[in-house]
Amino acid sequence: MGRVTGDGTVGKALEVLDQVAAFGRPVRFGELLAQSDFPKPTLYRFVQTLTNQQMLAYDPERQTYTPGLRLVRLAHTAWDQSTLAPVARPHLDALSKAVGETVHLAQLDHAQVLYIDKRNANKPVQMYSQAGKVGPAYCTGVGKVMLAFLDEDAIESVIEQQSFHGFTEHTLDSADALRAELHDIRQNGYGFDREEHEPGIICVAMPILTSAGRVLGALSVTSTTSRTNLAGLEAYVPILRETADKITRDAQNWSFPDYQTKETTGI
Amino acid sequence: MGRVTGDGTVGKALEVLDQVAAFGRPVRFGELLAQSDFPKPTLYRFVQTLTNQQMLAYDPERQTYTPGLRLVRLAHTAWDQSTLAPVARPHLDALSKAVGETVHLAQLDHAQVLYIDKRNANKPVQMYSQAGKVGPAYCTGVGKVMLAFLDEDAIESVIEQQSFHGFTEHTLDSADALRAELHDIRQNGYGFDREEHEPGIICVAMPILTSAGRVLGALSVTSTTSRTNLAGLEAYVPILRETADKITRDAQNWSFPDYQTKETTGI
DNA sequence: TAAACAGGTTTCATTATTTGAAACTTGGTT
DNA sequence: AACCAAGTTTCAAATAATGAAACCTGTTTA
Repeated sequence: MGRVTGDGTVGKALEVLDQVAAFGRPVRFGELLAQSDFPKPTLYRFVQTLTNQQMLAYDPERQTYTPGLRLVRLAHTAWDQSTLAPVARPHLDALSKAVGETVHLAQLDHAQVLYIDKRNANKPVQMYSQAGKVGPAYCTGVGKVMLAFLDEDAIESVIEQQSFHGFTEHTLDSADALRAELHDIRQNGYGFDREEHEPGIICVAMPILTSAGRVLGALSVTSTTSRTNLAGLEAYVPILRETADKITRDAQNWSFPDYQTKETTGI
Repeated sequence: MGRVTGDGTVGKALEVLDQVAAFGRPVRFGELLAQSDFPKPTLYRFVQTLTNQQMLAYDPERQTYTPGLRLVRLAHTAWDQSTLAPVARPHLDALSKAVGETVHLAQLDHAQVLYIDKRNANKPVQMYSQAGKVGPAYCTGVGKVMLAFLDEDAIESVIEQQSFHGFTEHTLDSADALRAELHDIRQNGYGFDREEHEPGIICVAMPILTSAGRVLGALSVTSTTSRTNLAGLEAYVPILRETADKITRDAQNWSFPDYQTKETTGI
């Protein structure tokens, strides 16, 4: 049978893990089987193995599987070591305080936007539920500004992977429309979300680039059409740029930090 | 060579993943090799495969590996589906608002405490960096109250896995001391952390149990000896109990929620 | 009460993948 | 130029994964 994933057995097992996660709800073995390329016993063993390894959790009551707790543990380390979040945190705090609107930090993951951190000006933040979330690149502020500063080939490759689903009447609906928008963003150095993903929701977004111009991530300030407009958001461009610059600087300097596992203030 | 993990190739690969995560910093191939049971080419291929699969991230600059972004994506789903967090969230918010101190939600993972959610009364929360963190069970409030309500066999099994490292002069330093403490906690229905993990840090903790008495998780209110004392914290017991009860109730009712992937308020 | 059934689990000979000693690169030192 | 450490590739042997078929087990239907 054709190469399903590459990367042998491990790749196949992780494919199953993704499949479970993609359901977005507890899923039964049979449901997985129905949409799996693997024969029953093979899938069965993968699910068993993953459950053993706590990468999946099994609910015997309902006979369903969900992604497991081990992932939460591992992701903590991933978030802390493989993302901009730890470097950006203080700057994000400052930005949030200054603008008083919802603020996001995102990175590009494959052809999608991966939200890494968030500050919600008002309510006690409910962050974790947001960090880790993925969104479309072609119709979010952060997505577009990150795309805009990739190199030609990378842009085309990512564009090919976009679905151009029309979330709202303002959603860019073609590769060409997106290319034009990316061109504008490169000119300006920043971009907007003009209710492209959700009606009433608008944002300004600023890329975070290395000094060599490589894309590290993006920042955005989000608001609603009832509270402000694009011109109002544009006022945040200077502070966004400053914040992005600070993050860039810290990210470069952050070569190898001191390594003692200084258990700061104990969870 | 002895069975290293069980669970075949997948188990071995995940063992490597854990090893990288355990370093807590970017790690070189050679460093992994030095403490690995696997021969060089075997380890090499695992690391390659995991990197391919975005379970590890490779920094070509420094030639180091860290846990990968795919884990952050997967953990988002895990947190949302396999933990108490989504059910507990509103109650945690309310508790936090009422007590004005730092509040934690934790679950038991293996023999460790896994922190699932947190509310920090004062500053804009920096949560994700905490959720996913693991801590010792024998010297934290949440750890002890969860242990206390396991059944005999489970308790002994978990006790065996504790290290009894003396974090402070108050840390319980033996299985017997811990058994006695767990007995008291069962009597009272709740427990304290008496500066056992960190000097100056104290907390009250309340288990979250099913109506049948099975341990689901635990809540705690944390403060410092400079701001209050154990008697002061004890005043929070009623509201903690109420909150735990509400979470229990919601968790039971939360059988199968409605399934439409209602994208609430966009990220 | 039995027969059929759906969903899940196990068997076992076949097949494909993993394994690791050794050899080989590559980039940096002496 | 010779050496060395770290990382990478080769390839035959050893092992683990595979999946058709058979088998459970609890539930519904005749």
